[in-house]
Amino acid sequence: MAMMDRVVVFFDLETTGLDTSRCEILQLAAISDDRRFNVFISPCRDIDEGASRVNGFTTHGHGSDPRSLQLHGQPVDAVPPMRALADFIDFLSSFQAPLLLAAHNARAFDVVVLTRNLQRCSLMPRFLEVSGGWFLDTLQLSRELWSLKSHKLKDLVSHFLNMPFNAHDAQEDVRVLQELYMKWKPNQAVVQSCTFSPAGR
DNA sequence: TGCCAGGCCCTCTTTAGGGCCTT
Repeated sequence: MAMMDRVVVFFDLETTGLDTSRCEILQLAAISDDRRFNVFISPCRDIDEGASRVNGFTTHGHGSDPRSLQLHGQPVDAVPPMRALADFIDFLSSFQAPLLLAAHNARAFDVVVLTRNLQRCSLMPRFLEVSGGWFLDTLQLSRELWSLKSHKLKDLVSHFLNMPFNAHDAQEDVRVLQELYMKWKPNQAVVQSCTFSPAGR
């Protein structure tokens, strides 16, 4: 599987918390070159206090009804998970090329949450058909490439890039992740070693 | 009721524990 021939799509999730077996997606952003995707999602559960603190999302509503979503106190246009994930799949299908989906800590967090939420919406088959289901973990990649004390996205940005950065805004996170990748110029072997497929799980 | 993550990596390791990283 030649990963270097693939179009790399960087993506990031903001969620209701860190528990990958329960959390819901609040924001899904992606970027590949100049092509961008972003969507906000109405969750059906409360946002953990710690998550609200770092990502700025709050909800209004209760019970099992979808909540209205606010970002830093301002209402955002949020859609149901099914609609958001279907739109993401449409975005991916527009590339009409083999893809490699990259995220920071993808293996332990983003891919686990994304695939669980896709499965819940019965969208996993279509997602795999469109995306190919290959993922790159940029946290693992950073650890393979560089000997650094911290491989947090925020610290990588301040170490490698001289650009302003709003951590925990998914659109900002994917933008800097792409910038880091372009700066690093990783070779095929190391990219391959940090690539995985959760299909069949 | 009360609880509340978990995969990966490192090492004072493998009969384990702790820190990193994601929200």
